[in-house]
Amino acid sequence: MTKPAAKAAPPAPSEASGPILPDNIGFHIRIVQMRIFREFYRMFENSGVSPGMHTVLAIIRDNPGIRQRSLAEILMVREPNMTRMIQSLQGSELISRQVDRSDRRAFHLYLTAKGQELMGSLAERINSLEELLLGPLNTQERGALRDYLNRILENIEQ
Amino acid sequence: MTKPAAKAAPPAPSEASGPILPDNIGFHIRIVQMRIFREFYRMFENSGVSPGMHTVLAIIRDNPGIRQRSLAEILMVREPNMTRMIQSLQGSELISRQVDRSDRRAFHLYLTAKGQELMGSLAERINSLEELLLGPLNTQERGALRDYLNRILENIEQ
DNA sequence: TATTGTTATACTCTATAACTATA
DNA sequence: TATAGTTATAGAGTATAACAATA
Repeated sequence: MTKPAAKAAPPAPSEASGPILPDNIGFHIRIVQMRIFREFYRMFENSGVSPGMHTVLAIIRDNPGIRQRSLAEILMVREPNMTRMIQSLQGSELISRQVDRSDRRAFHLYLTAKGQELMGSLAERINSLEELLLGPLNTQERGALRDYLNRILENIEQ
Repeated sequence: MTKPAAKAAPPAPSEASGPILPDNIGFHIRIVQMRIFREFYRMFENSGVSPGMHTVLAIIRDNPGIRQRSLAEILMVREPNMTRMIQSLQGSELISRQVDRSDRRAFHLYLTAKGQELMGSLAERINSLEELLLGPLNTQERGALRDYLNRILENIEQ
C-alpha cells in the first residue's frame, strides 16, 4: 500500500493490521445486530419470513389477543407502519383480528392455524440460529450477557 | 382459535404483567440497539450528526487515509450508499479526499480541520452517552460484555 | 374532547444495474 | 478483463398529518 510518501507524508493509510474501530458500546451493539440480521436472512432464506415478521408473529403467539398499539410500542414502530405489517400478515392468513366487545375501535390479534403451523415449522431454524449465535458462550456467560443487556435497557427505558 | 369470551376462555389478553417477549438473543440485541439509537438522537439533538455519520467520521479520524471500500465493508453498506454519505460529508467540508498516487481510481479520506473540530466538540457528549449506557455495569462487567460480543462476532464473521 | 386504527404521502435507507476511468 | 467509485433508480422502512369510528 501506499507509497504515498516519499516526502512529508500524510499519515499513511493504516490498513496493515486492520482498521481501528470505534470502541463505544453503541458501535459494537450495532455491528453485532447487523451481523445477526445477516445470519437470520441466511438461515431463513426462501422462507418468506423477515426478522420483523417473525418477531411480530412470536409476540402474538405468546400474547394471544394483544393489540396493535402494544405491538407498536414494544417494537418502537409507528402505528401506521404497524397497520401495514398487520394487514400484510392478515393478507397471508397468518393472523386474525377480532373486535373488542367493549371498545369496538380496538382489535385483538391471534395466530391462525396457518400461522401456528408456520411458526412451528420455523422453530428448528430459530433454535439453530440461537445456537449458532450463542455457541461461543457457556451457560453462565449466556446468563450474564442477558443480565447485562437487561440492566442497560432498564436504565434507558423510560 | 378465538372466540374469546364468555364461555371457555381463550387465553385472555395478557396485558396485566406486561406482554411476554421473545427470549432469543437476536431480539434482545435489536431492542437494545434501537433504544441506544433513541438515546443517541436525544443526546445529539440539533447537532446535525446521525449515528452513522458519527461512526464514519470517527473511523476516518482514527484511520487517516482509509478508502471508501474499507468503510463500506466495515459498516456493511453498499458502495453506492457509501458514495452518497461521503459526498455529503465532503459537501459539509468535514472530510477531504486525496487521489492515490499509484492508483488514480482510488481515494484516501481524511478529516478536515472543520471535521476535527466537530469531532472534538462532540467528544464530551459521546462520553456522556457511553457513561449513560454502561452506567449500570461495573468495570469487570463492561469488560465481560465487550468480550462476549466480540466472541459472538468472531464466530459469525466470515 | 380523546383514543384506536386507517389512509395518504413524503423522506430516508438500502439494493441493483449500468456506467467511467483507471489498472 | 477486473477494480474503485459513480450515477440512476427502484424498493423497503419509517415519519407526519389528516381522517373515520368509537369512546
